[in-house]
Amino acid sequence: MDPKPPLRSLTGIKPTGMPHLGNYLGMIRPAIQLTEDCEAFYFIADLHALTTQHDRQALKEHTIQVAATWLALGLDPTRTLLFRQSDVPEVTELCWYLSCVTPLGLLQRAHAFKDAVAKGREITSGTFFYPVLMAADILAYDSDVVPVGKDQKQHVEMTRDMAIAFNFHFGDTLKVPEPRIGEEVATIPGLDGEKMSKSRGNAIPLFLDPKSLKKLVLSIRTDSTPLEAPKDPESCTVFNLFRLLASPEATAELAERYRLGGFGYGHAKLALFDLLEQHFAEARDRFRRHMDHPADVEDVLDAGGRRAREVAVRTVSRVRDAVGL
RNA sequence: AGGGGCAUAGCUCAGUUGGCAGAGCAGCUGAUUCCAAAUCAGCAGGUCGUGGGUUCGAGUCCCUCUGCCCCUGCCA
Repeated sequence: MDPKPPLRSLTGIKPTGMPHLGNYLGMIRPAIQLTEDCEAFYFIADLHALTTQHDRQALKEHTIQVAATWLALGLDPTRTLLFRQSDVPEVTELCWYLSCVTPLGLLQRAHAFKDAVAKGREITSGTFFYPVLMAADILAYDSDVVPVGKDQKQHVEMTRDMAIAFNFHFGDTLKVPEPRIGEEVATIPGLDGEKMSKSRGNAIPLFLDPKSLKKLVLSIRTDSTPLEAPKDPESCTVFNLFRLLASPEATAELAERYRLGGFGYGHAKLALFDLLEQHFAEARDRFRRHMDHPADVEDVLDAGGRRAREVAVRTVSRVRDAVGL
């Protein structure tokens, strides 16, 4: 056994409502996997959500839904901290200290900001400051690694810039984190074959009731190859979703049926539906139980928040001392 | 900084002299299909950017604020 303490990894999860299959395969499953050998801090980024979410009821509901989802999918809150970003006010304090060593130009170069400007979106100061708050999240917990998709890599690099700038001005105080870019997960196709995303409206939500789920799976777009004809599995969305969850054996078997012909897309869809049920039915029951007892979920978040805050308080007191407060 | 234009359904836009808020596309339901698509039938969809004012009555007229676009100026 390695005597070194486990690395601390940190991830923020935006509370955008019930997560979908693409979220699960792309982020949730690998993140839960990571808790096996890392000390994981996973927070629900409610402060970040506030840049776009101005519906208080929706924010509350989404927060509980996201927490319930992670718990249902196997996150163990006794060994992984699951908490609300907003339960650690030290983060916003640290955000200020960081902003005072962050050049304006650094924020102006942020991809997300430039993209919003280019698209003519209404943009608030909070959106502009997003990367500083994110840096504060990462640095407040002395995170070692930050598992992110490549779209988030720039934010982690900005965090490093801010930490290095702070350390230059005030002495070695903040731990400079490493981005850990997850190995390229194949893009998850949605109902229409395009990349699955909530905004495209082509997502398959996790924990949908069986009847709705079946209907949704049957609506996956397929070509008009007739029932009898052989079909190419590689170009079929149904097959590509199936293989992401199925064993290699089951995948090979399904591919074979495609190539033989006489096997329709409708049949393939039912196979995918069965696979989804097999995979998520139990988690769905757990999710439902959590949603029926939101107070218990709140307790988990509260407890996680207290433990996370202890860490952040120590960091911020170190930072206050460093800047001369 | 000054002048002008724009803001209406998820999207693109109509909306007459101030008089019951509309269309196309997207969406949803059904028929059809192994399933989907296409087609057909049906349904739903709105703080008319914000806040005030005039009026019996405001999407429409007046003022405020916010955001976007254009022109001019200023700074470099």
